[in-house]
Amino acid sequence: MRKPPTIIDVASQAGVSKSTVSNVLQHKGTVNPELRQRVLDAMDMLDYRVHAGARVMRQQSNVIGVIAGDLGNPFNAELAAEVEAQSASKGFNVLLASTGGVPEQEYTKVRTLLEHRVAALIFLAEVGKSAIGLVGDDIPVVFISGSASRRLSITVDGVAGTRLAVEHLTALGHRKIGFISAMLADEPEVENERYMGFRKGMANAGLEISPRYLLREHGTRRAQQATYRDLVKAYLQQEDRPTAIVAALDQIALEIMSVANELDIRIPEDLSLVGFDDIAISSHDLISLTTIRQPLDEFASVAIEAVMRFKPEEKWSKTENVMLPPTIRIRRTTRALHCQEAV
Amino acid sequence: MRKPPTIIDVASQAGVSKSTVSNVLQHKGTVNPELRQRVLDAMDMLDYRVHAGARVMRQQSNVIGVIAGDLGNPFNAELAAEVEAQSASKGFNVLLASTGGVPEQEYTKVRTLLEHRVAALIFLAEVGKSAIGLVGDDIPVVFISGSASRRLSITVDGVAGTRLAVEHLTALGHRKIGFISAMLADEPEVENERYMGFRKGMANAGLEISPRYLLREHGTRRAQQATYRDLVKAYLQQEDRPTAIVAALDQIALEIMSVANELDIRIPEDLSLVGFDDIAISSHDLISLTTIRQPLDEFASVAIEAVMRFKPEEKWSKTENVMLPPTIRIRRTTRALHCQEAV
DNA sequence: TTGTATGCGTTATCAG
DNA sequence: CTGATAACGCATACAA
Repeated sequence: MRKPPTIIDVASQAGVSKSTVSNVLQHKGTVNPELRQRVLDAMDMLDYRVHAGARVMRQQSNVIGVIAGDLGNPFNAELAAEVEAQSASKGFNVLLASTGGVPEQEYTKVRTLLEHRVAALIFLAEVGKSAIGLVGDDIPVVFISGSASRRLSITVDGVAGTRLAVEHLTALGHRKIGFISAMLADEPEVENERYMGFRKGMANAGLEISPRYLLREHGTRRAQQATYRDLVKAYLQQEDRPTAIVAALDQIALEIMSVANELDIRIPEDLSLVGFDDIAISSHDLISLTTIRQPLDEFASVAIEAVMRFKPEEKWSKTENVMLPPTIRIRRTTRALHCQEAV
Repeated sequence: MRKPPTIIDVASQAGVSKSTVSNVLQHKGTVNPELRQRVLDAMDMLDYRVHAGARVMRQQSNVIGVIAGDLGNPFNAELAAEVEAQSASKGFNVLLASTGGVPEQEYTKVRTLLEHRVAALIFLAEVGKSAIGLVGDDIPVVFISGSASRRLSITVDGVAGTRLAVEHLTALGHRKIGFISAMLADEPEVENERYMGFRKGMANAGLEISPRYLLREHGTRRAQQATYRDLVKAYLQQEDRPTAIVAALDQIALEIMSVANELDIRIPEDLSLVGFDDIAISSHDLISLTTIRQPLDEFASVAIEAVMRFKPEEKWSKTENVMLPPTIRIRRTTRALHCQEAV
């Protein structure tokens, strides 16, 4: 009695063979209703539970492996939550591995997930580049908000996003608009895309981009907090500073708000600010950041659907990119220019 | 060649029997080093990976099931991240299920985890009460920041926590101190504990508790956002309002800050505020909330250790409560009373 | 030290 | 429609 009951126990309890029990489990319609009920009752009596490990030896798993970076990062956590929820609603379970932001962990985490013979692998955000070599092309692999060649990537249209931001600002009368993307050095493609959108938006509005209004950080490794904050501070302290800033990330925008606060620069009275991501805290009253929303729910649903559509025969290793349109959330960090000056 | 290689493939590739391969896998020291190396090489060549599902049938799983509420809640996400990280460092993987805050989901989620024959179950925060009946006493079950009878619960000492908060405030000269705990109605024990600490702190300081300074919500279901906000607003608008408030939750403190902002009540100039939890955003410059920290890292390490210490023989179903001491994080939402008045 | 036989809980196949 | 039996990949006990 110590060990959990098996279908054999159920079978003998119900007075049928274990095959019949299995057929009931598989929802085969071929079972005599009366027997079926007897089996169901027996299961109930014995507190029977399927042994997922044994099942996976004969069938495909219903577990999806998800690899996330640091879950302390709200964007990652919210994305993971969304994926988990949608997987569950489709009958999948989620085996979640978090690298904690340590790239060296990726290799180990992917390997473990593979050992569990997960039905699919979903990489969240920046994770996955290094370890992708481990996984063959017999299970579907999806990148959400990140990309890899020969795989399906689901991303937001970053170009459209920052262009949206610029359009919003120009519509408010701003002409001196800056762009800050430091902190995104880890993901050069993302940074570049968002910068491109900024340029396009400015060009469309017939505005010039002043190099002094640009704060990008490329190439070298991520700057230390202190240094980074100093960069922002210097940026905000320059004379003739922009009247509005597009930040490439909500977290950057938060940092800018913090520095502005320290420098007694009021937002939005003295400076308008737009972020990118729409993490949960951005909508908090105390922050109320105007930002570009990433459609997390669509990310998740597209990913799950792709996973479900996967046919092992077709091997599927083409580079594919689903790009979803961003939307703008207008809140209280942006204000019309003449109102700014009037204040 | 379509299907992943097994130990048999490895064995024939290395020219040994599959037992030898198994022994290598089990790190048995009884294998000839030279053969061992051959086996290792063969595994490498074939890209061999252990089949976790097959292994579970003969050994205990190395997967820990974690059930969390809404991962959009930063406290839950941070806790989950911590548990994941520490599990990984001890060689466990985490199968994460999230109820999304929907109690009805608990039953399903627990069941699924049990089907996977997880080595242990860890419930995070408020989750688990309803579904605990499903799980027997053959695997260890731990509640982190929540509790259940006949189980191990790991919590912070809430009484000590709010008392710490009161002591901090009285040391700053505050005498009119309020307590707000609405929003915690879901977890009456937690609410009650924190209120008790508040009372003790006040009593120790020889201060009276004015009923007008209390905003608790018990019994009925959680109030709607609007109503709740209105309550806080009314509270803050009363004449002779407290000079300091202890909030039972960082999220409540954030709401209070938001309302105060709307009412032009400055924090900390006009009002000091202490939270509870120390969620990540609380340390952000723009918030900088003085708060009581919950030791998430210790929660996780105690939980994992308990899981590892578990011996199936002893069945272990005693009610046990590990209570960890809270610490106070003093930031910028609290200020000495005379400074307040001076401003 | 290595090889062989057997069991784990389930599903798939095929005979009745 | 049901039941007997053979996989599945791995671990273990025991024999060589």
